Order: sequence, then structure tokens, then C-alpha cells
Amino acid sequence: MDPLPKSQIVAFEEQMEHFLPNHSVDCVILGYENQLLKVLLLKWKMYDAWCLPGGFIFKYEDMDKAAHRVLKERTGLDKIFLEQFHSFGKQKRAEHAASDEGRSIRESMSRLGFTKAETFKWFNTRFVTTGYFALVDIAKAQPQPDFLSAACEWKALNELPKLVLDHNEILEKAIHHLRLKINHVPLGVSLLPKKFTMQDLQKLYEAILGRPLERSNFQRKILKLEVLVRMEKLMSGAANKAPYLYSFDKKKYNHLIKAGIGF
Amino acid sequence: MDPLPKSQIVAFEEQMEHFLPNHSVDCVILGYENQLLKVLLLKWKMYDAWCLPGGFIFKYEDMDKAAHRVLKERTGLDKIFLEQFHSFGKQKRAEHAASDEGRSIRESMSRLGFTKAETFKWFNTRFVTTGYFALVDIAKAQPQPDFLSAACEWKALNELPKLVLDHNEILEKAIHHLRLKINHVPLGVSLLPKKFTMQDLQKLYEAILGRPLERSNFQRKILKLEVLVRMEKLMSGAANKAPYLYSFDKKKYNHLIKAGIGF
DNA sequence: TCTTATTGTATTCTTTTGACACAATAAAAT
DNA sequence: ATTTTATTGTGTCAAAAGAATACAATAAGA
Repeated sequence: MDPLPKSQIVAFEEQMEHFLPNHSVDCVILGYENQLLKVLLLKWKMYDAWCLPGGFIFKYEDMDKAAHRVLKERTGLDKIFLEQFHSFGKQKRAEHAASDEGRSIRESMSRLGFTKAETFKWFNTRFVTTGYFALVDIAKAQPQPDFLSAACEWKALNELPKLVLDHNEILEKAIHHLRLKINHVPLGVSLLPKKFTMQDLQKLYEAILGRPLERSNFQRKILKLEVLVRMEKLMSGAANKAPYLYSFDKKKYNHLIKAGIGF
Repeated sequence: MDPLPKSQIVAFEEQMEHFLPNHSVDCVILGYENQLLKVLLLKWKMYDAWCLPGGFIFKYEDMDKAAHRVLKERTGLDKIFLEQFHSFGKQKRAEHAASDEGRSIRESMSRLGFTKAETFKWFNTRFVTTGYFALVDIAKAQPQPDFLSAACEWKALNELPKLVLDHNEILEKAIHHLRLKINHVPLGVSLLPKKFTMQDLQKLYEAILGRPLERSNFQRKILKLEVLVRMEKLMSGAANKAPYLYSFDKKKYNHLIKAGIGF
């Protein structure tokens, strides 16, 4: 763990004065790749632990805006479906979390080159955090660690590392929220590339819901929503009938959002 | 607007030091009376405006606990269904709200007898607030104003006064949340007395959903859930067939919560 | 040409929903 | 004592939605 460049520390400490104290935002940024749901995580420099990408809210900034800023900074993505799902306000959010292996936050921060008492205090006070979730096309995102992180990577939901603080709980709540939400929002839009097969879409729904769906009934239900446009066939080279490609018809989102899909 | 007793001001200012800055909770406490949904509101002493019962979070207190404390202090009720639904984090939450008719908060606070600069500052800084909603039996609640309020009353949702800050928006969001939630939770439990007729329950659902439901289909749907126990008949004295009374079977909640009801 | 795996669609049966019908009944009116 | 009235519990029936299965069509390999 090398010390940070002095300039980064100074820059942060200058910003810090403009942050709203005691409140943060955390983003559960989900993507879909190789038939797996993945979440974007940061690896701390402080010690060996992963966390959700998060940030603080400027005093002059709307909270939603802060969440969008975090999303943009970690992925480069803009104008994305991003929704608040829950705020986490336990006094001791750190309890039952990944341990820091004996090292105090203070010690780790010293190693990174932090010196100001206010900065130590900032990271040791209680924060209420508001969770947001986003669904993004992994191919379009460009993961970017922040100055406190050594890595920013997609991790499959089925083999997650231990996360700091209550971030595992936050992530679980986000997934739960997503499973409810999938009945009301055309989620495929954000998670899949522009053109996709019916099988792609079904696998995505299965990944989100965590259970298999019946193929022909799934196809019938989705098509009846009339939000997909059938494109050319996909000649995959496999020894079987070629599936059609579909894309979403953006004009028809609204009626779908109102009506809802039920699986 | 008479000045407050000095002791109340001192007591608040002593508490204030122990509050988590920049964050509050607001409770949308709903009740049901005369076939109307009602919400518990406080009338400010500061100036002529109503607000949702709210409060601050102690530094040593979980946020959920703070919301329960507010509920208890305003209604005397304990161990009630109370759920977070959204956090409101706009920088200028006060915009588009009920005006203070030209008087500044500072001036009104002076009249009430506040003097400390920190207290003025407290009420003038930005707060993120987390909204909770509760469903209570009006007959059991005992509305109790706090020291900054002149009144604490149930107001029917269809004839609401203008509320301070963004409290109208908070209330709307709570109702929206409730309408979604009613499909998954046996809400009648909290809003109705122990024994009720099928008509009572239907009227409640209609009040929440804001639309009429077909009587016989409603009855069939509710009964099939198998969460009601049929009790004795209610001899109301009306010139017609007497309806049965029902009560909720607490043992069967869980399966209902999982399965959900759809109207 | 035959085989194989997958796809698009149809069929069948069951369940759910919405609209309406109707007998049962508590008490008031006659 | 009988009729009337309003409301309740239950039944029916057609339409819609859902689950399970069947089957022909088809791209490419054998």
C-alpha cells in the first residue's frame, strides 16, 4: 500500500469542506455478461476489502445528482436508469462486516499519507447512506477506480467477496428491489446490447429472478407486450434453426411501464 | 404566537447537540375513519402551516428507531407497522412550498423565544429527510403536538391543507407506495379494529386504491387468501341481512405476504 | 440425405378475473 | 302476519391469463 500523491490528498480535503456531513450515497451498478449478473465493486487501498462505489453529496447538490455523479465517475456512463431504493441508517453500520484484519482505519489512512485530524474524523463518524441501483450494458461501461481504490471490477453475484461495512446487506436489498421492479420496467433495455435473441432475454430474466422460465410461454408473454421489434435472423453457425434478433421499440416503453409484466 | 417556556427551549437546545446533523425523519401516519383515509398532521406555531410529524436522529440511535420514536411521541402507539419508503435529498427542498407569508423562519423563531445562533443555524441548514409510513387504528391513537406545534390532528386526504417544504410531495410518494404495497401486505390489520365486516374491508381498499371494487369478486378474492376467520354475525339493526364479522388470522400472514394480493 | 438441436407457433387444460344473477335474511313498513 | 327493502353470501358464465406440452420448421454437421 503505497502512499497517495500529496495532490490527491489535498484535492480531497479541499472538497471535503463542501460535502454534506453524515450522509453518503452508494450505487449498486449491475451488468449482465456470460449469462451472469454482475455488480461493479471497488477494492480499497486501505486494506483487503471490496465495497460498492459510493460518494458524498455536495452541499449545493441534489442527492440524486450525487448518485449520477458517482455512476458517471466509475463507469463513464451518463443518462442511465438510476433509482433510489433504500436508505441505511443503523448507528453501527460497520458491525458484522468484513474485518480490517486488526488494522484501524486510522492506521491505514496514515499509511496512505493522510495527516489532517478532520480527515480522520470524517472517515470515523457515522454516515447514513442512500442506496441507488443502476442497470448498465457492461460493454459500454469503463470501470474506473477512485483515488482510494486499487481496482474497479465486475464481480459475479454468485461469487461475491466479502464487502466492507453493511455493503452486503445493501446489495441484497438492491437485488430484492430489482426482482420486484422487473415486473414493471423493461429492464432488458439497459442490460442487453441493442440486438438480442429471445434466448438472451430469457436468460437475463432467469438470472434476475433466480429461477427457470418456460421458453414458449416466456416468448408469447414478451411478444404480446409489443415492445420488441423483430429484426433479421442471427446465423450463429450452430446446427439448428436460427433465432430472430430483436430490439426494443422505445416508443412503446410507457404503456409497458404502466401495465407491467408479471413472471 | 406566544413565546415558549424557557425550559422547553433549553431542553431542545441540549438535545440538539446529540442530533445527527443534516438528516431528519418524517412520518406519514395514516388512519381510516368514516370511510376516509386520514393523515396525522402538525400545525406549526412558527406560522400558519401544517407539516408531517418528523424529528431528528440521535447520534447514538438507529434511524428506524428515530422514526418509531416520532410515531410513539405523536400517537402514543408502539410496535406498529412502520416502513421506510423514500429519502428526499433535493438541495432546495423548500422550493414551491407553502410560503411563510413574508416572515422569515428566523423572525418566527425569535418570537418563540429562541436566541442561540446555533439553533437558528440548525433550522436553516439543509436536511435530507427519510420518509416512513405507518398504518394505525385511529381509535387507538392519541394525537399529541410537539413543543413547536399548536395542534396535532387527523386530516382527510381529500381535503389537505398546504404543507411546509416538500411535505406534500412526501405524502404523495407515501400514498403511491401504499398502493403498490397493498398487493403484498394485509394492510387491514393495522387500520381496522379487530373485528370488521367484509364491507368495512372493501371500503378500506377502495379508499386506498381510489377506485370502486366489485363486491362479490372482492369477497371471493379475500376469502380465498385464507387469512380471515369468520366470527359471529353483526346485528347492526339495519333492515337487511346481517353480515358476518371477520378477524385476521395472524398465523397465516406469512404465506400471504409472499403470495401477494392483486386488485 | 439424414441427423441434431433449437426455434416459432399452436393446442390443450387449468386458473383467474370481471360482470351479473339470485336466493337468503334482518328489520322496517304495511 | 305479510310485504317490502337493502344488503349479504354464493353461484354462474364467459373472457382472459397461465402452465404444460406438442410439433413442424430450419441451419448446419454427419
